[in-house]
Amino acid sequence: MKIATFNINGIKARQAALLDWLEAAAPDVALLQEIKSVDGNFPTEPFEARGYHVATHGQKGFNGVAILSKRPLEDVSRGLPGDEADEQARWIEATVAGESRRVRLCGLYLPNGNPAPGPKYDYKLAWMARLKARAEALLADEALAVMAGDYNVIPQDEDAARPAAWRADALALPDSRRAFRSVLNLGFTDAFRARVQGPGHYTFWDYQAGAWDRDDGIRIDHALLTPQAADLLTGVGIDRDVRGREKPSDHVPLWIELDA
DNA sequence: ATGTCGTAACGTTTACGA
Repeated sequence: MKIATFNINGIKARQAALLDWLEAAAPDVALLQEIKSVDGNFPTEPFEARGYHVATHGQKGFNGVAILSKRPLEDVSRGLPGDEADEQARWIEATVAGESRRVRLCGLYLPNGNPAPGPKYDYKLAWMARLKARAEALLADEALAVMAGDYNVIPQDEDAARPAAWRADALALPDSRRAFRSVLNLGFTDAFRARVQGPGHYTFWDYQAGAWDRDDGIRIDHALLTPQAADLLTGVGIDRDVRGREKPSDHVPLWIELDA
């Protein structure tokens, strides 16, 4: 099962580029972030025409997540548990049957958190605490599960072309890294780092300052696997070339392959 | 290097979030 995550930065502006990538990469499942659309305005038809089932969890203007899947989406759940008052659409889950096993898929768009310190950073850390609680529940269930999306966390200095530039940023502050690490330390595997070591692997390049041309990127999109999922990992990749195409998102897809 | 996008709004431009 090929599972991809892609922060598309607006479905309205990215529909064509998304469809082009989808046809070429042909993932079984695509977890999308920043659809920036309410559910009713998400264009399901072109995706359904290409054989994908669609589940969205959107809101007006900002945020919003979605799942595309070639196989039916079962037991769809919207919203990250732990705060009924949280109105930001950043989490969606569904179960998809593979050839031999069923996989629980969690798509997430973790808060950016800037400026830090401040209320937005507080919200980020509170959201990460809720993420950890959901992660613990998945482990307790011994679930074959993937939590993938835009984590808005640069885990280590090697995950940035210019780490010094991010030192005071919410994406790299010690508390952000600590919270991310604490999820890994529960027993989750960073799928990309299980397969590829060393610097120079990025999933985001800012639109500003010619970041792409200078390869001034960061690795902030991640796929975290429960032990049951990590056992089945057979491959990972970053579709870097997508960033150089017409009207690109500032993120590119990250994908994993599970023998499920 | 105060650099770019995408979205919404009473919009022919500004505010916000990233």
